[in-house]
This record gives sequence, structure tokens and C-alpha cells, in this order.
Amino acid sequence: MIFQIDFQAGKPVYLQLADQIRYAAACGRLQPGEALPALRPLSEELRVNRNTIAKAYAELEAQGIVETHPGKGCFVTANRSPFTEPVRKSLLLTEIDEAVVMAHHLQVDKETFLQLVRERLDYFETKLEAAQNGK
Amino acid sequence: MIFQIDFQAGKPVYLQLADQIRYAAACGRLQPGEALPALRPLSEELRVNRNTIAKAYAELEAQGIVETHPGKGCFVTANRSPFTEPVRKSLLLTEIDEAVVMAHHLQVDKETFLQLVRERLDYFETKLEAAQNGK
Amino acid sequence: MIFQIDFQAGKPVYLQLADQIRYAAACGRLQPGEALPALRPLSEELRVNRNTIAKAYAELEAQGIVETHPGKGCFVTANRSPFTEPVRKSLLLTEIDEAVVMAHHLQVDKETFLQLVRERLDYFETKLEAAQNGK
Amino acid sequence: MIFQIDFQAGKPVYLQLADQIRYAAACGRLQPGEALPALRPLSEELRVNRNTIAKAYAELEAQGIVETHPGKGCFVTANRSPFTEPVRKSLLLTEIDEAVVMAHHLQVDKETFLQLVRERLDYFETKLEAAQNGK
DNA sequence: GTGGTCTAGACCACA
DNA sequence: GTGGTCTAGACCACG
Repeated sequence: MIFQIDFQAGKPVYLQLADQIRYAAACGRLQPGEALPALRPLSEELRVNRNTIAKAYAELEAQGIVETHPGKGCFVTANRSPFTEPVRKSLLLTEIDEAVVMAHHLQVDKETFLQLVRERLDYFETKLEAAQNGK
Repeated sequence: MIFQIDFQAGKPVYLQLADQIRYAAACGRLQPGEALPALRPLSEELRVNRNTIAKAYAELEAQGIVETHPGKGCFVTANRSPFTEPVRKSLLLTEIDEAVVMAHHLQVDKETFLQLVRERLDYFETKLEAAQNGK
Repeated sequence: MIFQIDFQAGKPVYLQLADQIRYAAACGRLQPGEALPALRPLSEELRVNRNTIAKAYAELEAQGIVETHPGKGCFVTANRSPFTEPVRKSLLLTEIDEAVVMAHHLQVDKETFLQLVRERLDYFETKLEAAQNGK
Repeated sequence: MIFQIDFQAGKPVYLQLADQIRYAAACGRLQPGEALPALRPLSEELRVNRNTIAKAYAELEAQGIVETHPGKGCFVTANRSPFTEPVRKSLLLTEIDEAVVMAHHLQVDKETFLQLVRERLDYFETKLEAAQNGK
């Protein structure tokens, strides 16, 4: 899993994290029974207080999306309501549009923008492979 | 102009509003030189404090998207970003990363994602041209 | 009369002006019966809205320090309670101390500071003579 | 530390507080490295909202007089102004002008005024040295 | 009528 | 416990 926290966003960090996990669980990227990252390593990777991670997991547990087994970890429960295809596309389009709008106001042209997008796709791909090899 | 505020979203109201105005300016629905709604009437329409609207406008002014003239109002500027090259790139990367991470969580593959991005770029370009011709 | 408005001070402009006139009247710098500057020229000199000057004069009239005779002007009334010597000194020391404290934090040394003070004293003296010759 | 707020003064509370802290730092009553009172206790003592105290501290931080460390507190810095030469001169001139204008309104002549300024400079210098020796 | 500022209360991240 | 942020209400300057 890759997470991306925006400390300037105004949105509480614990909600940003919970949202990202919820999306991943809703579309099958996180399978039922799969373990979430442990508190300590994740808090170090994201440079966030452990309490904040715990708060995100607690939020998800309250919503029935994960179950915490003290001493073992936090696991995804059976997936009750996966996002439908149109919902997923709409979520993604919202994010893409925000980037495109920002590019317009920053006067970044189409080709430069597409090149930046490719770079970031490659960057996250590399990061993900490294994480999997390190397992 | 009509704006839509979601008070349950967790996202600050002033950012929701700023995003929508940025969006409208990027697709030509708000033309350069055009006046934004005055603080008081808009605050009544959206059932939000006047200062919250003012904060959204201030955010847009800091980004060079609008100019405010005390006693007169707040106007869309001709499009010129006040930021230096590295700052602009960093702002844009933040937006791109959010979209890329969302694609990852929704299990949208690289090529599909790039295709969506191209579609949205074209969509905005078309709307902008149409709005400018309709002037 | 010389007035000095600080637009950054947070203190309302009309109160800054009223205070300065009150101090001048309280210590005899403005004599009973003497006329205050007319609204229009003063508003131009201070780069302030005429309404703001009028509000300062109204404030002083409400306190019985001046009397307004419509069509003629605004005149200092009999001076009921001039500041005593210790009060005047204390008012002045407060202002001096604020300048000295600022000099310390800006790391401006004693001699440079004294030189600046002399320059400003000369500057205002010149300005005052010019105003009197222009009468 | 004890501070004295005048709610009738017209001067914003946060500026009154900032001025008093600046004064205390300039005369050595607050030493570099020393902690300012925490927001909550001070806001209760002064019967003022916590944000008002925070705004005073933010003002002092912008002037390089204190540093705030989230979660820990707000500390007096070693004295080093963050402003460029012209900005510092302009800030200082504003303060000097206020004192000079007050002297004029109170009919204090040039030489008396300069003598008062010298006295206050010496007074602060003495207090500061005494405080540093008492460390 | 316009926008700007000061003060306040509630909630969040963090040591 | 610490400081930071978002939202709100009241008052000010001004076209």
C-alpha cells in the first residue's frame, strides 16, 4: 500500500489516512483478512504521530471496515459494500480534475503536465516495488 | 454563479469554495475581469459566515487567480501565476500525487489513468475555448 | 498642527486623529477659540476619507472639546482640564519607550538611533514652517 | 510575568500584549531562551481568548523576537532581527515619528525631547546589563 | 453598499 | 498538557 498525506490540506490527517484505506478496501486493493501496516513502521514512513494512525484505524473499526486484534494487528473485515464502477470513476475524476485545474492556473502546458504525470506514476511504481522486495 | 457546499465533507468550507471558483475560472465559466459575488450576499446564500467567504477569496488572491479592491469587490484576474518555477512545480506535484495515489487505491492501471488524464485535459481545453468564443 | 496617522496600527484612524487633537488642546498647543483644519484639505493631506475626519471631530464635540458651527468650521472650546505636567511627561515617555524598545529589537545602536531622531525632528520642523508660510 | 491589559484603550489587546513582551525582552526582564507563559493559562489570567494570546505571540515571532515550538511552547530568541535594512529603518521611523508628533502636541521643545530620549536609552541599557549580570 | 480586522469558541495534531 | 486551524460575530474604513 502507498499512502500520501497532505499536511497543508486542512483535512485532518487521520481522516486522510482512513479515507485512503477505505477506498482501497472498497475496490479490492485491500482484500478481506489482509493485515494493515503496523502502527510504528507506518508512523515512521508517514512522519506522523502513532496516535494519529491509531485514530484512523479506530475510525475504520467503528465503521466496521477493519477489526483490531490487540497484540496481533489490524485486519480488513469482509467487504460489505464495494464501490461500483461509476462511483470509482467519479472519485478518480474529481482528483484528476483538481490537478488539471491547478495546471491551468499555474500555466503549465499540456505536454509538460502529461510528462509530470508519467514521472509520478513511475516514481510510485518504483516505490511500491521496493516496498514489496523489502518484505 | 451557484456553489455547492458540503458541510459533512470534513474538507474546510473555504477550501471547497476556493476549489469551485478555481474550477470555474479554469473552464471559462468565470471570465477574467468578471466580479465574484460580494461577501455578504454569498455568505447568506451559502449559510456561511462572511469571513469564511473572505478566506476563500484571500486564498485565491494569494494564488494570483483573483484581485480584491476594498470597497469595490473581488475580480478574476488575467491568468498569471505569481509563483516561482520551483514553487509552481511543487504545488502541481501535490495535486498529481493525490490523483496517482487514488488511482492506485482504486486499482486503476497506468495506461487507463493516463488516458483519463488526457481526456480531462482535452475537456477543459474545449470548454475554455468555447467560453472565450462566446464572449 | 502636524498629524501622523499609522494605518497599520490597528487603532481606528478617527481615534488616532481625535487623540492627537485632544492632546494638543489639553496642553495649550491648540488655544480655545482656534479653528481646526477644514475637512477637505485635511482629508487630502492625511489621505483619509472625509467621513473619517468628520467622525473624529464628532467624537471631540461629544466630549465637549470642540464646537462645530455648520458652514463656518470647527473650533476649540474653553479648555476645561489641561493635562498636568506629570501626565504630559508620562504620555511622552510611553511613546519614547516604544521607539527605544523597537530600536533594541532591530539592533539599531544608540548613536544611529539618536541621529534618526534628530533627522525626524528637523523634518517635522521644516514641514511645520512650510505649512505656516503657506497660510 | 504579569501583564496589564486595558480593555477600554481602543488599542487591540494582542498588540498591547505584544508591546509589553517586547518591552520586557528589551530590558532583560525576559531572557533569551526563557519560555513565555502557555496560551491557555495566560488567556485565563488575562480573561482573554486563547487565540488573542496566540496572535500576540505570532506577531512577535514574525518580528524574530520569539520562536514557537508546537507542543512545547514559545521561547524568547537570541536577539537577531529577520528584516532587511530598509524594512527595519521604516519600522523604526514609524515609532520615532509617533514620539516626535506627541512631543509637538505636548509643546515639548527639541532639546528637552532629545534629552528625554537619551535618558531612556541609558535607562534600558542599564537595566539590560543588570539583568544579564544577574543571570 | 464594499472588503478588512479583532475577538472568540470548538476541534485537531502532537510531546 | 502544548500550539494550530476553521468558523463566527461585531466593528471599522471607505467608495
